[in-house]
Amino acid sequence: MYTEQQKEIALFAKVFGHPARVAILQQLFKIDACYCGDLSEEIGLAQPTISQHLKELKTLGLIKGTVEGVKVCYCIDRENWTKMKTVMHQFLDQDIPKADCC
Amino acid sequence: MYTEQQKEIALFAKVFGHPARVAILQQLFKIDACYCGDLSEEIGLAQPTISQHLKELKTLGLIKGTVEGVKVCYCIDRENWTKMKTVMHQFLDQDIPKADCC
DNA sequence: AATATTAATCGTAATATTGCAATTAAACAA
DNA sequence: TTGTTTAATTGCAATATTACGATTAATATT
Repeated sequence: MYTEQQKEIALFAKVFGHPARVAILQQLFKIDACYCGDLSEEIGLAQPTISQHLKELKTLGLIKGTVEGVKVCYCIDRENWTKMKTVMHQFLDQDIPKADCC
Repeated sequence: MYTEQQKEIALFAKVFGHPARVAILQQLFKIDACYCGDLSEEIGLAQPTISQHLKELKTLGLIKGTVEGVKVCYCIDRENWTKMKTVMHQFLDQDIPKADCC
């Protein structure tokens, strides 16, 4: 039905398609690492909700979490983030036709 | 709850979060202009479904449609596509911390 | 005017997403 | 061991998305 590339682009885009996940990622970029509870406070969503969003980001490989005692430290997965960027840039930076056709 | 920027990123990403819309956009890039019916055949979804996806893309301003007799010609809105890219690049190209923290 | 062609809209069923309270699990502290 | 803290999981209600048949609207053709 769709090419693998189209499905991959859609999957990455979908995970960015909710402001809570955008906010989580921006926070991880900003402070480098963060605990689930801190994100819950910072963003203003209940802990299970944040946990769910973190899971989706982790499933796609964009973040990783390490158990630190009773907490879990989350951070951007640099390697996979870079790979994702390649895919998204390829899509976003397609050659635009020189002139509007209509 | 969320910043305007976060909401804007999420809105753009959301519209890319379905392979049908990715396919539509790639087709518009490829052939420069396309009729709704042609997209329906090319992509393999019913005409009302394509029409609905086109509407979402149009609402965000990423494409525009011009009535040509009994058909409607769709194409990428170059100006808005460029603006969208600025927003998305700002998000995707954030400085990644030098080292993994966990 | 009657017919044909194309796209938009409506209505609706199926599915997916989101958010959270309640609970469970895991690690630490006393 | 017993409690404490933090995060994951479960269950569920509310909402949103997706797809399409049927219909409508608009333009063109005969």
